[in-house]
Amino acid sequence: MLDIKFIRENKDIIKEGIAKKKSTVDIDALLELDEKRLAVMARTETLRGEQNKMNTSIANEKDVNIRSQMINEMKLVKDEFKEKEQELQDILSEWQALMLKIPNIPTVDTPIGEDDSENIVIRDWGEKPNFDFVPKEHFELGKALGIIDTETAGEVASSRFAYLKGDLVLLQFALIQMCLEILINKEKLEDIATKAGLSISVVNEFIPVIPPVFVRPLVQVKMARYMAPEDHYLFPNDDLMLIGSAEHTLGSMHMNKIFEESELPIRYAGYSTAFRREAGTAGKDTNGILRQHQFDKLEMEVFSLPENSIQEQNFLVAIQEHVLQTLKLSYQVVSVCTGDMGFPDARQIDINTWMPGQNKFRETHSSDFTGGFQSRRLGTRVRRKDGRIEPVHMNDATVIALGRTMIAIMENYQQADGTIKIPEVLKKYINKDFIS
RNA sequence: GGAGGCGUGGAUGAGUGGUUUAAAUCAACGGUUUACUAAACCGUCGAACUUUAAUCGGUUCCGUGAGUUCGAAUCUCACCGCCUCCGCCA
Repeated sequence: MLDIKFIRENKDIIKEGIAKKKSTVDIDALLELDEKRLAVMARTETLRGEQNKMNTSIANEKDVNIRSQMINEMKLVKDEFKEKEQELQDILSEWQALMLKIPNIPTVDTPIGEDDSENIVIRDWGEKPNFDFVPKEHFELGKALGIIDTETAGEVASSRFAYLKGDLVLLQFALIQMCLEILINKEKLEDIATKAGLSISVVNEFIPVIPPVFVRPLVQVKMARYMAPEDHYLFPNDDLMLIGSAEHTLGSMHMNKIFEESELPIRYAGYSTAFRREAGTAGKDTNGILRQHQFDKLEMEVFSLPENSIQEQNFLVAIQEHVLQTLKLSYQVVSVCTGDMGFPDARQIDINTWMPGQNKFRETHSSDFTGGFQSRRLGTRVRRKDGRIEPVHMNDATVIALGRTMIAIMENYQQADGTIKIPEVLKKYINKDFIS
């Protein structure tokens, strides 16, 4: 949600931003409604004020006749008050519905474009491996090695589920452990920031969190992540839904909380399973584990001061790159264009990792800078040193999406005989050289 | 699942229909004193919306929502959360 005062004062910028995000909220209608809101609110408050004054007089009046006459008079005021209050409520619910529909406005450095074809690669890293054989896709490798079974999962659950087995499971836990060790290591983090040329003054390390995988729909609305019911697994009997990312229950951890300036930044590393219905992607990426209803992911969530938040996003991207570099996986960093970015995002950067089996870069990481957009809805604020209170800025970003990163490892590290070499850095967690 | 209890500002906690405009204490912040720290003393000290150049002011908020009333932190109902006991359980 944006600040209504900001919308009032920057009408044209907002309109432009909304158009770039391919949204169609009528800002003029909203502003007209807002004027009505203020007028009715003023009248309601005046009536309430009259009532409050009279209440004291009634309380102090000893004469029973005068007193009952006063009460009768106030009955009339009460009637008008109720009427105005109802009117205000109707306006407010319409007003709020409109406010929630306005997407976040892209930053000036966000490329303008219609869809993912206009995203811009801002840098790349690493060498694509050379094979003297035709590299296979992960699902072929996985099936042959007996470490991915989508057929049984299809029968037991449904499509887009899988049994991960054997060494692939060891690989997943190794990756989690490797990443957590980076995120809780202050020196390592400082090192990453320095190498990326970032002046992150105080590096608070990440606090590991295992968050709930269920969330109230109401909270999900505040996170600006509940756009359409068909996108989510809903449990109406319990008024709950499954999260699509640890972001949803990490970002909402501090609803209605005011931080002191000195407490920030606060950084979390949340590990959870993510659940996606994948409505509308029928027929897309149906093989293997690239696009699943259920996958595990380590996610970063950072609450920071507004003036540091862009830098903070750059830091998160630097961490993502560090993880991929450690695994020696080739990738490109992509600045996501206005038409392709998420609803609450002001700036989105994705990382696509090389998948030789598919002969393509595929998205493995995403980082969302949402500024004060989510925090304004959530009521997560900061009290500045001068006493001013404002929404904190929020960033969320993937550390590692296990499924997709394991695909990249399988395909990049595959051997002619169909076995998979274990990356050097993971050997201390998995006591072998090959998955075979 | 059964029984009971409780939700008041950053924390503790008073308040059971009208001088409550939410007491008091602690914490926090500013100052005086001090070589420094502490103590003591003085002062400030919730949030949202609105008005204003800014102050002043106005309205709302006592878990959330609805209701009763001229008037609700206080009464009624529903919901949410927490705690205790019993049952079940990784």
